[in-house]
Amino acid sequence: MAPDSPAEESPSRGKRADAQRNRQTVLTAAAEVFVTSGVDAPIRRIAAQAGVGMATIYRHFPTRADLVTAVYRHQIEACAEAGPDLLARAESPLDALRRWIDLFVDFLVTKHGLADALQSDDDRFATLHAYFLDRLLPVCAQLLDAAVESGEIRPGTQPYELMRGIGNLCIGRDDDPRYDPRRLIALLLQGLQGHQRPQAS
Amino acid sequence: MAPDSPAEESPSRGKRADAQRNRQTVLTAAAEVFVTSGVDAPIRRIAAQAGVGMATIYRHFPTRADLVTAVYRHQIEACAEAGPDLLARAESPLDALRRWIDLFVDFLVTKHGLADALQSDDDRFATLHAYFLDRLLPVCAQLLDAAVESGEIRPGTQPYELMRGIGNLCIGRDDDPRYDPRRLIALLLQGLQGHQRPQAS
DNA sequence: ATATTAAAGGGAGCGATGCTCCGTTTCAGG
DNA sequence: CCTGAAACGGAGCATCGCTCCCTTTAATAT
Repeated sequence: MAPDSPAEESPSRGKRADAQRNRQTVLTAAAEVFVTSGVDAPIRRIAAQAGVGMATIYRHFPTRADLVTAVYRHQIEACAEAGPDLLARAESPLDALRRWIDLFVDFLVTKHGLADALQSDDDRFATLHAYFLDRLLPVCAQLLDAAVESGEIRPGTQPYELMRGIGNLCIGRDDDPRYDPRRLIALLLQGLQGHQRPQAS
Repeated sequence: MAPDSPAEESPSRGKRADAQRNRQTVLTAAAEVFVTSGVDAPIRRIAAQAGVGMATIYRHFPTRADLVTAVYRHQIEACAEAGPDLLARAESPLDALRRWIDLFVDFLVTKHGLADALQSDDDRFATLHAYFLDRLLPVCAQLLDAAVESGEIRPGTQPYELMRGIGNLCIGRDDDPRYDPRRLIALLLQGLQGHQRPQAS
């Protein structure tokens, strides 16, 4: 694979040196602030943390979604790539789907407010929603189809609906011991299995 | 039952006439604005719509949650009271639970951003969350227990977790034909039934 | 009816935040 | 070293939440 991806792998390619440096600085600063204050943190704070002006951030990342996307790009990518991997290695397609959802949920719940932002009707997050969908929906669809094909779950569930449902279930304060999204997601998967028994194909 | 409830049925009892009038004015104005702009609508806008100053709203409803609660009080109450009713009239406890959840979901999805606000980590909505829980959690628990008791669903699911899950699934834009929270909730209920067969009676 | 007074009202004002505009600084190539 | 363009920084404007304080008004006493 060539080192220079075609699309938007590294938008700082060919730019001035200080621009590239600042881009990185902002990215790490944002990552730090996101951990403590969530992805809703004021741009001012991130700018201060990075020691740059606000305009610099807006220049590199026109919308908040762009910044969030850039910060978590690697993890999202990893999640996307894990799909086919799991499908190949897991005991069954349903098992693969389960594991993949686990990965996805782990990713979401460890980022304060990320799940909230994903389903927010705030226009600033529209492209974030779109990016997640573009990248992860095909993976989910593949796993879902495989599990349907193997007869482990009932057909008829749309990947978009499943993903958004999972995302929605991860919304909210994560410090409440009374609520664990994983339990409900397990219930959802149980429901997906319907009343089918281990049918011989 | 006496017409004057003890607690907070009508906080304007005994107040000055103009105060009671304004309270009503604000309430209807808020209801209108909520429909068009969601429960996150700027207080300024509601004040303008009502033709009063902002302080008037804040005096009657110290927090946003108080205003939202007051606007939807009747409907929440109706939902709460429908629980025992359904349990008495439905074919089975599970059927009652299903119908009650339908009511709850109908209520949530028709109020723009209400579900969002309920699970928001915004402090302004903390008491809203609390109010819903106080009023509806016991009802949900009763229905859930009855359905467990009748053997229609598996035990072990906590009412809080179920209610919050349902609320979460109702979050987000409601104009997307690809996403219908009801389908996922049906799946969730299917999962609650575990591996028991549909109904042999 | 008028005066009194406490409750209620109204909106300017403060702080926070999103986002932009424009003068200034800095890099990179000649 | 010089110069132009790219990048930078923060002041500035708009919006919103919430409060403070002065004005208005309703209920009551005289």
